[in-house]
Amino acid sequence: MPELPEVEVVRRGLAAHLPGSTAVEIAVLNSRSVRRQLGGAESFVADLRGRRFESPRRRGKFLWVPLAGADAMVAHLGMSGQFRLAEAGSERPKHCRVVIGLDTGSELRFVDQRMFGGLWISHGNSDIPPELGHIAPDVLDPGLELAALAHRIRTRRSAIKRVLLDQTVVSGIGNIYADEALWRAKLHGERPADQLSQRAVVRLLEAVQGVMGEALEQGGTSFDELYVNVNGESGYFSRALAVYGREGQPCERCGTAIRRVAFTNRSSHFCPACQRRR
DNA sequence: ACTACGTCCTGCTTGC
DNA sequence: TGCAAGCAGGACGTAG
Repeated sequence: MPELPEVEVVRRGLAAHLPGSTAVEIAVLNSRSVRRQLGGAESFVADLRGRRFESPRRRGKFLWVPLAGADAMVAHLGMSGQFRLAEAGSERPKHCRVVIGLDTGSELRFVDQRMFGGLWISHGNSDIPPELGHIAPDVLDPGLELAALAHRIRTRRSAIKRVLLDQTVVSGIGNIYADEALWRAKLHGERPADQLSQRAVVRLLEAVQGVMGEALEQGGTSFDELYVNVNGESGYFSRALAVYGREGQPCERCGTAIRRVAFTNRSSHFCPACQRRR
């Protein structure tokens, strides 16, 4: 669910409250949520207990909180994951999977209905957790070279939308923002990446940056209570979506009905007039 | 190396 | 009303 803007909203929420606090008591309520931890739930608890959190960081849709000294708690929200900060002892939300009691009297809760997300402790002192080495820089990374990335994208023979979703090429983009950016750039997602001009791909990447930047200002996209900030609040960007979830409604540019078609076990939304396959 | 597909989960909505 | 199928924002392993 959460794509880059939503994960960044969560990161900022954690950044405001978490740094400096220490994990004192950890409860793994469902071990599947720590399945990427070698050694399982016991090892997760042992690795985290007594450790102090520093400032949370992010690459694409992955989030990690460095621990004082070394190591980091890495998180991916999957389709339905949330972090919630609340007073210890207050009622826990449904689907609460991991609880991290802090020395401040608050609890950090990892909540995840569908359990595609998860947490683990990454060891070492590198700039980025080694498990995330294959994740490409994301579109809001200040060091991103748009032209070079566009060239790389244009070496792929897959459909451009598939390439946008490939986190080893560029990270942070998911199904919603891929559809929105393709609409802004007036490109059909099925067009092969290697048949697009450099200019078109650069424009597309700028559209991704634009739509994600705007989403971030609105606090991210939420359709329901499945995606919320650490304080439980929803974002407002869903109101600004041009194609995603708007099947049958008129395109804002030309009035043609937005179409939805199957795409790799999910859906693509586009304007059949503005976004031609050619 | 690139590419495409199936799988891991739960719960809500839709249609018969 | 009941029930099954379909759908949901993602990543990874595997096979070709």
